[in-house]
Amino acid sequence: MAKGKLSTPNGHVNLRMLAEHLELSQTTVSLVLNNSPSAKSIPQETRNRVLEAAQRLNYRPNYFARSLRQSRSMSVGVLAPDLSEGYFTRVMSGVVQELTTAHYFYFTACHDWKRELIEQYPRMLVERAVDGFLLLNTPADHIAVPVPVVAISAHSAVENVTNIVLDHHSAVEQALKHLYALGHRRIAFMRGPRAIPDSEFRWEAIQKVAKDIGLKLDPSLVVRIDSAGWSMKAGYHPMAPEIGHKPMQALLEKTRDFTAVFCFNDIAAIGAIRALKDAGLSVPGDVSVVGFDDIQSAAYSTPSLTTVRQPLFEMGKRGAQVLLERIADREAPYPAEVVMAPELIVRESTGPARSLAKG
Amino acid sequence: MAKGKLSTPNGHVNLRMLAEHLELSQTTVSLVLNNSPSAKSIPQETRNRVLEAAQRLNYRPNYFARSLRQSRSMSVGVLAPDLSEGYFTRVMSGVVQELTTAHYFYFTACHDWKRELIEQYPRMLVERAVDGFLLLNTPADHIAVPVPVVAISAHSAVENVTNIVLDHHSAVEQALKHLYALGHRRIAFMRGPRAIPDSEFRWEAIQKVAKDIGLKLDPSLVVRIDSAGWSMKAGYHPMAPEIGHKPMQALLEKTRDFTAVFCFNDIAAIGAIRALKDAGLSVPGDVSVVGFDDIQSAAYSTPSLTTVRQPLFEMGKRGAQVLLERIADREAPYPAEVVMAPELIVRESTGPARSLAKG
DNA sequence: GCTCACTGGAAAATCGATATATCGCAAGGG
DNA sequence: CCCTTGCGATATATCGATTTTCCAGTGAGC
Repeated sequence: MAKGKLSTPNGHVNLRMLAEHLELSQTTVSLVLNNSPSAKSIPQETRNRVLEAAQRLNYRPNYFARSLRQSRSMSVGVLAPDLSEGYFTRVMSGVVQELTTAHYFYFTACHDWKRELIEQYPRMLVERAVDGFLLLNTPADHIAVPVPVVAISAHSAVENVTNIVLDHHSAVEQALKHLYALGHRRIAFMRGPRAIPDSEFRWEAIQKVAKDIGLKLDPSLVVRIDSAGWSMKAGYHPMAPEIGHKPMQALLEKTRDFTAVFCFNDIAAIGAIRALKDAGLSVPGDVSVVGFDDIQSAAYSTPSLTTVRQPLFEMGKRGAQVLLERIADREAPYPAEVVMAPELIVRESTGPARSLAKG
Repeated sequence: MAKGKLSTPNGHVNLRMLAEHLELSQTTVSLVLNNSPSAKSIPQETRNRVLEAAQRLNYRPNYFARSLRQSRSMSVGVLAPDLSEGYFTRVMSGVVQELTTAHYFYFTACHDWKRELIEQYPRMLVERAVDGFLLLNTPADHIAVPVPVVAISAHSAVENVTNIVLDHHSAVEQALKHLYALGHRRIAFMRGPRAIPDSEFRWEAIQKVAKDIGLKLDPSLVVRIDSAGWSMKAGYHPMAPEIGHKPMQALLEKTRDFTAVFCFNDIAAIGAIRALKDAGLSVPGDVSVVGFDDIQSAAYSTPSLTTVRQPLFEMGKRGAQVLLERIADREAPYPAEVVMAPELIVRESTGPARSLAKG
């Protein structure tokens, strides 16, 4: 029997103690436990002794010591605007699935659209030695970090960043063709807040698709969600549908000369429906409404919402996959963009266009 | 000028390089940078030189080296069933506020009510050397870890665990007195799933309060939310309100001899309202409905929901506070329980009791 | 007889910071 | 004259793993 005690004051067994107990060197024990290639020459019997003792003494390698040596933390930073259920939660369930199988954990940081936080958090997480970053719905432009970055729904053509994006053209095409086929010609649009990367991108797709299918865009039928309203955390704020209610109200004060509205997201769409009802209009009788995202409430609001489903789970999963690959081989080439396919979910909020009095 | 280069292959400046550049020892530099008490004797001029150089060379202490030495990670593990917006998000916004000011980050782990994950995650996070645990809505019974634990809404009388709980007696009292005052005498109850710690505790409070105010509990008016339904992630699953819909449907098949129902949470209440409507009953005309939590949708469903608001933000904040205190001084005494006050939010889903035909 | 490769393993360097013990010198107290 | 205290630091040990270098013995090939 060897000399040392079998546990530290903390009750932990470390490599030195394990080695002393086995009367082997730390090197040997380490090589065996890591099943290192340079341990070919160690006979099976010794290996078994080591493995058995490690098991029996419940040896756990010290995370810091190991990470210090290997300079990697087995964790990534996730940067998101908030912890909303509509977006964050669903993307993350895909992300977590990938991370977990790779024995990775993640730090979450919510920047709440505050400039200084968007720049500060990455720095803080780099100091914590995260191996990479996952950006959710967050512009990657001013994020300079020495580790791989994957941005989901960011559209930032930035060096070092892989973008996982929705095929907005296809998304918009499905939605507009659906409305067009129902006879809608005068369609209102509720654009997203400026802060959100998707907003501009989606709008460009709308313009392009409209031209392609021969739909005229009337500027007077375009309203925009207020960034201010958005930034008060759509998530927990009880006024959330407000973000769609107000713009729709504003539009209705100017004109009722439209038969459908395409909203930036489902929350806004639910707010818009409320505003339409308040104004005495029926959905979809008078106005059809199309949302975006397919959040949980989309199926359960009244009327249930026709919406473009983003494959958020898959986007998260794919994003994490790419990130892990990039971490594993920092030199290998990697995609700058991965495009995912959306799907139109038709429910009750869209129907045939009513005939419209001119004006 | 000293000899060494000014940055590692990684582009990082470390303590040795900083010391060489300053022609001082690593010890001195470290003492100054940490403003350590045992550095009293270092003159201001030297301090300034060190501070200035650290700033200029953008020195960042290596997280692993520091943590290895101090054996603390400046991060905590958060264990929750899911990332639901109703509960998780709101508690976390309080938690994050506290953690951030203390320069702490957190790992999230969702166990999805799976036994093995509830036991596995704590182990994995202990290996990552988290300094403490925050349990959200998760039983603390089988969690044996060598670090402080704070459980929010767990009611586990377990050594080493501080419980942050709602004052269920007060919550139930407010809800039942409200219904009682409106004339309700035959009140149905929808109990929570067995897995959730709050369920049993709340039910006990209901029994006690009912006796106190002279309300008879009729066992035939008590239904229970199915654990199975719950476990399929109330959060992202589009069938969420189903969890309240089914039990209510079952109840209605047996009897309509009640004028109010008190649901375990708002999601269930929304489902219950849907079931009541489906059965041709009006809310609150025929049946009043009270929820629990005050989630976002509570204010926006139709009719808007009368519900008991849990101060989730404050519970998270307080929980994190206690955890950080316990981490800072592992020996100091700490509370085993902190009780928070609920508030009844009266909205449209409750009204005067209808008179009831016997039977 | 000499190099070569392989076996089975150990010693020592390394990662980068923090903690502890120490040092030479001068002034002050008893 | 001896002992302590303060000053302005420094050398060295330590945290616990991984990684590189080295080594003695042995059998094979030239």
